[in-house]
Amino acid sequence: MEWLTIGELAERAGVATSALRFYESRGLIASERTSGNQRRYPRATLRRVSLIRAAQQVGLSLGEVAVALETLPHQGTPTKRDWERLSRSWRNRLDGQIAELQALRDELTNCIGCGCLSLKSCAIFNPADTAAAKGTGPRYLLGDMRVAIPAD
Amino acid sequence: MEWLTIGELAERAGVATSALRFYESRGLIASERTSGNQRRYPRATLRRVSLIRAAQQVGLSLGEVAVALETLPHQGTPTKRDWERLSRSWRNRLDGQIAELQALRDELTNCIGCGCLSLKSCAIFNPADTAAAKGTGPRYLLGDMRVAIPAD
DNA sequence: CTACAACTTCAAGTTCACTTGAAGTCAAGG
DNA sequence: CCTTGACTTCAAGTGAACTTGAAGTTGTAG
Repeated sequence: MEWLTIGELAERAGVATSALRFYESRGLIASERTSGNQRRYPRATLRRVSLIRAAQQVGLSLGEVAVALETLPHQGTPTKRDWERLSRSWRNRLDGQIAELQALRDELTNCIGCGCLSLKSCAIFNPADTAAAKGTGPRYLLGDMRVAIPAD
Repeated sequence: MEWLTIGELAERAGVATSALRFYESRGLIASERTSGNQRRYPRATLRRVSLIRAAQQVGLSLGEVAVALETLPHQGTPTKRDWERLSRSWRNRLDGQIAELQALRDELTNCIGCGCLSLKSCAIFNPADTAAAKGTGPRYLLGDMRVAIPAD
């Protein structure tokens, strides 16, 4: 098997060496050591790092990525089932995100059309005081959040 | 004009009072003070806070929001032109984001179909070593980033 | 053998968007 | 008048995802 130094892996994966050490400290990747204590990564780690970056693009935190990757072998090639499972779940997540952004965009588009100047009857006006009834504290949590532009 | 206390504004806008003070420290919103030094916000601030939250949803940082909002009056109603300009630019931004996520999803979908087990000829395989030629440092910056799953 | 780039660890620093805590002041009902 | 909850400031803390720096070691080309 061919081994990569941390510098080579960083170069090929397009991340900083410090990021790779950080990932390793988080258990996302693993390495062997030379007699002089330097890291050597199997080539499979290159794919693993790419998966990590892809997952981040999809909106996963490193913690979530760690959980997802725990089911994959650190060495060697993941099975077709492994890969299908991951890519399907990430695609679903993407679908959800896209839908959310589209909803937000549609609201904005609507608002441009309705000339929301006074904001009395706009689609993004309504949710406002509905929200006020839900109790104390931040009730627009990320992902749950809906835009509300209240009346003046 | 009716004035809101920070607690009332927080409740109606769905954010914490600490967040409102933070926004004020950043110049995103402004307040008058009572004789006893307590903040009083004009109702227009409610809309302003909602705009801030909406912009965050669209992916703007508070700094960017500040720039965008500088063109709006702190008091009173923004003009139709103000609002159109903002909502159009935010909608464009959303369109871009949606397009990016869709591209990523399509790559994933493709990959599920092609059974990327060996990752020798996959669509998300190719970009990998192209990237390696681009020089040192993180070259996949956010927004610029493309997924790459290199060969094993 | 020597120079020098690349590596090592560990602690601390960075940015963003807030939140929390301490210590104290104000406003409103009874 | 008194209590209580809402408010004030300011400093420090949080967490995510890394980066930077210091001080020292290893690997390799010449």
